Amino acid sequence: MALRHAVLAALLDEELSGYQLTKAFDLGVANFWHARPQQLYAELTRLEKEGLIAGREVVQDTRPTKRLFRVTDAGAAELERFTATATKPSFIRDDLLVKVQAADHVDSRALVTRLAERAAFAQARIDLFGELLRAMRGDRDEEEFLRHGERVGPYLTCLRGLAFEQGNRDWCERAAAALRERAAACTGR
Amino acid sequence: MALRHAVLAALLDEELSGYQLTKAFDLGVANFWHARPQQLYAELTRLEKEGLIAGREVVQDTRPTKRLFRVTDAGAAELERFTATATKPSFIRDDLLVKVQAADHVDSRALVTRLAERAAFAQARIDLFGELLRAMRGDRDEEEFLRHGERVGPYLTCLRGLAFEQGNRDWCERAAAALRERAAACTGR
DNA sequence: TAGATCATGTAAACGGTTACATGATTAT
DNA sequence: ATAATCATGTAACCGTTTACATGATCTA
Repeated sequence: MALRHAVLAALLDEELSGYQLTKAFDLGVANFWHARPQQLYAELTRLEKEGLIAGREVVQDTRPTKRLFRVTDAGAAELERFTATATKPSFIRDDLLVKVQAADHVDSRALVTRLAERAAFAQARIDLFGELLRAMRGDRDEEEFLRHGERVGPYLTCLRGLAFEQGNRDWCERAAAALRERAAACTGR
Repeated sequence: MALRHAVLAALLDEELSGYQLTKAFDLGVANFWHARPQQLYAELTRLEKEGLIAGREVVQDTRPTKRLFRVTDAGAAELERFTATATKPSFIRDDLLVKVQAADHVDSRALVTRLAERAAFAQARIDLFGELLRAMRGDRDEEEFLRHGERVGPYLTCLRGLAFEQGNRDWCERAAAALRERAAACTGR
């Protein structure tokens, strides 16, 4: 039971439709969890059946009818209970690291390409998260916002997402530089 | 198909038994992947059946007989092929971040406790990874080792693991400080 | 008129976790 | 004696991904 709490947390601050949720879980919300649309629609159905969220139909004239979901009191209580329990550690599980682990036994050039691709991906997310943070804190500076803003939760998780991607980018660049230098020294491999 | 490559990468540098692998996937190797013993034994069986690894029995007088596995040429080729393919992005998926996302709606003191627990866990891993890195590079400094050492793959992945846990620790401390300050300001919540 | 976006799913396959099982040896 | 470590699994369950499906509206 894990995705359910992520969905509840995402719905705390605003009513969202399934479709809007899928967008959030692709971008900003993905700072703290990641899920496919199919998973989200299934989870929304389950959560509603269990009374942790409540949906209401919104008929639109130009767009298809959608259902907006909000967290019920029971849902809020479930999140509270979840927060009180011990937290599982989170481990990195990353194809790219597997490839780098094998660095001394595989083609360096291919590996450097993979590292460059990931660095670019990380940079794009760094830019995105930077913008999201700026939008959340408005004209206040960070200290000020964290002290007096309402809804600092999403801001804090976005900060972690930002630092994670900066870590990815920096490490990719360092690893690629090391591998390139070794390749140059050996003229090949 | 993901764990298989992690196992292959782990077996590249040394012959290991299933049991030794489970230890590695709990500690050092967990820098780049994480798996339970049951998963590893099952994967080893499959990999051997497919000819990507080869096992040999080692009879011990004091301990139960074990099987040591090494990567075959076919296994090395499979890793090479894997490295050449595009890499999936890796996303954070962390119960703790879900809890912090809900920070403005749940009990702050419970949350601060969770953050402190995670910070301590991260610090323990930082210490461990620091030692592993020192052991790998010996008396050389990092630049020197990355340039001329053999087997820099495991060193590079360990560097990523270290940075990841430093990021965890720093963020936990920052988030906890912010939440504590807000709690103090409101006297309650 | 073709492609992106809004809106929501089903079904099958795969990967990972939890619970359980066994039995010997070594250290406290 | 008891607990930890070495050594290896099976079975059931749960969570995630991939593939497929539908249909409207808006944008180039």
